[in-house]
Amino acid sequence: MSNSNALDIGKVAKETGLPASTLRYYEDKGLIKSNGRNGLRRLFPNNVIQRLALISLGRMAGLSLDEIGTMFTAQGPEINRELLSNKADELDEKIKELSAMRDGLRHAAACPAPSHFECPKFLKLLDIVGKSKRKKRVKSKPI
Amino acid sequence: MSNSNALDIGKVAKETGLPASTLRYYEDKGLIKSNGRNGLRRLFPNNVIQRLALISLGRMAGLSLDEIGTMFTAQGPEINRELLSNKADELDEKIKELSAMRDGLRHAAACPAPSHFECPKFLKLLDIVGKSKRKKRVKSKPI
DNA sequence: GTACAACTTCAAGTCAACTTGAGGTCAAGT
DNA sequence: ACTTGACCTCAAGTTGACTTGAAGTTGTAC
Repeated sequence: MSNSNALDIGKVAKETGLPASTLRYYEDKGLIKSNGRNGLRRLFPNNVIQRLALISLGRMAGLSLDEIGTMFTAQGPEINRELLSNKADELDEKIKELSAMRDGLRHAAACPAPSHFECPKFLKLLDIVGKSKRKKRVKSKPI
Repeated sequence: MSNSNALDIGKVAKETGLPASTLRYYEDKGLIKSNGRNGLRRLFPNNVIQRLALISLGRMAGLSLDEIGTMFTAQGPEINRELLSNKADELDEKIKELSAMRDGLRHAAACPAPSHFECPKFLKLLDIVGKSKRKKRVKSKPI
């Protein structure tokens, strides 16, 4: 049997749910590293699974691949605690926004006013949206 | 003075914070309508401001411009209550995910373990991320 | 009456994170 | 030996929501 500490790309793909193309892309970007080759086939160390989970975590937290890359510096997959903390704060912000948004939608869906434009609550929500829009552009980021 | 029920694109831009290019783009897509022209300059009805706020609301709730477009059907800016309700549910989901994520990040940032890979809590978080990754691809959507 | 800032159109460019396609290699099972 | 399917590379395409640029027009303040 082959080295148990070496996964081919198909295994990794099955294990993580990520398509092989994505894994190659991540390797290109330097987010993961293969261990060597069997012929021309990549061999990944076992811990690539964990690392990919970490990448997923970062993506879900709204980090770009580049930001995630900076977390993986020279001495291995060491994590920048400040970056993490900042991201947690940002998430808190976003959660608050989304909660307000959800409440607004919920209300709008239930509101008996014939047109939402006759409903003061809805108008107030729109007003809030308008204001936050004016504060800063919302550059869409992945979730 | 010109008709008080007619804003030129610059006014709308200033009022909403959206660049003129975006407003033209939205008109192209049929999300807003101009009232007519003054020469070749668009004139927008006053209520375009409200409509743009509504569009912003939709965007923030994660709707695509096309989805928002379907909310504005024939008889005016009438709102699809079911769509709204569904989106509210989706937001609830997302809020839960983000909360878990935030807690994870917060913990990771504070955790005294030398490497996060030695911290059981962190490993469990990664595991959760891995599982949710396996459930469904995360196609990034705007926020 | 003229300068010019603000508008116009339309096509093309941008961004991130991938995906797809063409054309090729190769290990393993039958 | 040979088929086959999983792998390879590299360039180009995709998506959505805009932005930018070039080239032209015009309302308005002076």
